[in-house]
Amino acid sequence: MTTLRDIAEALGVSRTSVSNAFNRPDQLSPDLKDRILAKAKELGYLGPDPVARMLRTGQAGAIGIVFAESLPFAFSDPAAITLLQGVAAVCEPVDKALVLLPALDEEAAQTAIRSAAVDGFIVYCLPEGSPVMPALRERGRPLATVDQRPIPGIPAVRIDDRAGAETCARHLLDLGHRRFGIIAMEMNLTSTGGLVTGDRFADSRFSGTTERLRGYERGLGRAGIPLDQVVIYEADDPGEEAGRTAALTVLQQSPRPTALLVMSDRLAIGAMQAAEALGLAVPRDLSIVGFDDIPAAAQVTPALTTIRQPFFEKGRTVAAAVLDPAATPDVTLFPYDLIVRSSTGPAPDRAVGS
Amino acid sequence: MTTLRDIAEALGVSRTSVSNAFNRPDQLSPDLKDRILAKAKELGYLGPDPVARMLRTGQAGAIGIVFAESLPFAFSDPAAITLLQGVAAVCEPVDKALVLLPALDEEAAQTAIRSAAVDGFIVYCLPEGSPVMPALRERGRPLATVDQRPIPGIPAVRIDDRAGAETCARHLLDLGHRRFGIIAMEMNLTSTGGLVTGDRFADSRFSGTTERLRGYERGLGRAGIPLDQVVIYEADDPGEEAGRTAALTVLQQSPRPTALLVMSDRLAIGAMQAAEALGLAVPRDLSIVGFDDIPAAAQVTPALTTIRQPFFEKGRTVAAAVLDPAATPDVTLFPYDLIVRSSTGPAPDRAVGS
DNA sequence: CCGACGAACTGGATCGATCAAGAGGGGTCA
DNA sequence: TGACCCCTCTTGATCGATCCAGTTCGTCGG
Repeated sequence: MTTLRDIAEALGVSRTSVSNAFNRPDQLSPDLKDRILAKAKELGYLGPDPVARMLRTGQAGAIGIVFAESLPFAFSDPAAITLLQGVAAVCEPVDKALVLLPALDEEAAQTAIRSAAVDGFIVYCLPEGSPVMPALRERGRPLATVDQRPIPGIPAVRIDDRAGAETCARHLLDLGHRRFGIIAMEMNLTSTGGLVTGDRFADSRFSGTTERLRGYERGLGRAGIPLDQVVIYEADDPGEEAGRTAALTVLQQSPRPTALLVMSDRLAIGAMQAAEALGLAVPRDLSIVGFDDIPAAAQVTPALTTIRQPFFEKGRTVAAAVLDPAATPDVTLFPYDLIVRSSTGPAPDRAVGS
Repeated sequence: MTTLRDIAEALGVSRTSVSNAFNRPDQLSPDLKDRILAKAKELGYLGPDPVARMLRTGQAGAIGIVFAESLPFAFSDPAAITLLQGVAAVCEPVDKALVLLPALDEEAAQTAIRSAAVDGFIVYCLPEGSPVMPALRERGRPLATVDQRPIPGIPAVRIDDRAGAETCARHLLDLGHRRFGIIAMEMNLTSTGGLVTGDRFADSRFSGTTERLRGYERGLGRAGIPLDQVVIYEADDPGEEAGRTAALTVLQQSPRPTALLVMSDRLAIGAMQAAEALGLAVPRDLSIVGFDDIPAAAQVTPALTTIRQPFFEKGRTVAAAVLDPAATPDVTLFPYDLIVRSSTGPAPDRAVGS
């Protein structure tokens, strides 16, 4: 392989001059510059090696992103994609590449983190206590988290999930609902899903899951409904299919809930399919409220009532936090909004008899 | 910053031993290994520097991906996302990270390519003659292209777009349609969109656009319909909104087309919205056929008739091609399928009078 | 007791650039 | 003429590891 040195020797000039020909052409007489570039082409020189440059300059020109789940899985999550858009929107103008780190399992993720040539890491949705976190800190690079429990000293970006969830519950209560089902996101990486009781959530490692459940609990509590009177089903993955499965079970409990609090839109869309399969009309027989406001939420029929959160903005903010840690507050809390669409409506009359 | 050398000196051992303690612990007596690791922790050593390792070993542990358009834009493309899933599915098990290169414009892309620490590049949908391609070759790393005009010597992955498009045209002809509109994807990066004539496509730099148009042309040609009897509108970007705009114009031509050949599902979904806005029922008044079969195609109402192509598999294949260039054929052509759903139907009776 | 062998460890070279400090030569200004 | 400066280019050190080719020492078989 041809290097700077080869060109320098072939021409009888110094390596620095060759380096300058590529990086600071104005520092060189035009004549020498041209001779160097010509000789470089002649010798098949591929240009300054980026890795060698990184070593010397200490700049990688890239930001790493760590997901809790494997990459193909992460790509199936519309919320994550929108977040990535936001990240890219900030990184691209400053010429930083985005490195998506493989995370087949926690061990693979740690290896990847230790061997990633990046200037900082964005950490998305990692479960509490994940061994991936220490590996990240050990790298000693700027770090910022999104959508997970804030860690002291590390900038965090998120919304108030608890308050958002409470808003969902109150919306349904205001519509007269009293019999609820909850479809929860996973509580940890190895969840197998199924019916659960509220107190099992003490073990939940995913902050979003925990917080949203607490929010539902607080909301329903205001109407005197304790969580143990609510059917709770933990989905075994974040996809629509898991929501369908969950709802099929929840909706076959008796008495049947008249409203479903669903922790994500993807699960909620699955739940809507289940309702249809069971011959339940939404919102006449069943109200469903989601969370996130992914693009599909507005497109399904009926359109989904949900909590909107600004994923794109969140992406921009974490990216900025990693690029300039000094200028970043500890926790950035974004606003959320209840978007009332057509999947929620007044409780069916018979609900009164509950 | 602490380095191997600091630890070695603090302990009076060689750097190699310290390196081994981290990378080949079995080559060391357990006692020394423990002492080294303890001292490393004591001195706040962050672990072997990945960049230095890369320089020495020549392995970057990552694959770069280059898009024709800026990253936030690329992320909005469901086809690209599915492709990425396939790429990730191959890279993750072999512990390769995915580097998404910033491509705000062609110059930025070239800089990014020159400074990316990757073992190979995947190139997606680059227009013909793009200056980005030479920059890629100059890096001298394995390369593979997807969905663009194959370049001799570089593995290419794609489908037969022309034949797929021809299939679309024949499907509509079989249904009795004779008056057609075509909504085309962009022909080059700076397209401003608008009505065009078929011959302008000689300038098209995007292979998908060119090929699909040629396919429509061939298909319609079999029924004796030359392209200059067809309304052609070039969208100014790949999004749904552009499809809507395009269709609004196309559907207000007279005589109004009874069928729309649309080069992508995203544009087709936009076209369906336009049809609705104009009070046209699909497929009664207007048939629409898309291309790609993105997930949304099955979910819109009416569900979209389209050409399915295996994006995930394409992703797996390009990734494999970059990881092992030797074992890769020059061009891999994937099969496509016409998926007939509800957006196409028999031509309205009056069409006969055309 | 000798030679072979393996385990444990070392030192120097190397990966390919960039950087800081400085040298040489020509021009400008007093 | 000399002092000073700028432009162009060079030298040597450095970034932080890994690799190759040993060296040392202890053990084991013959």
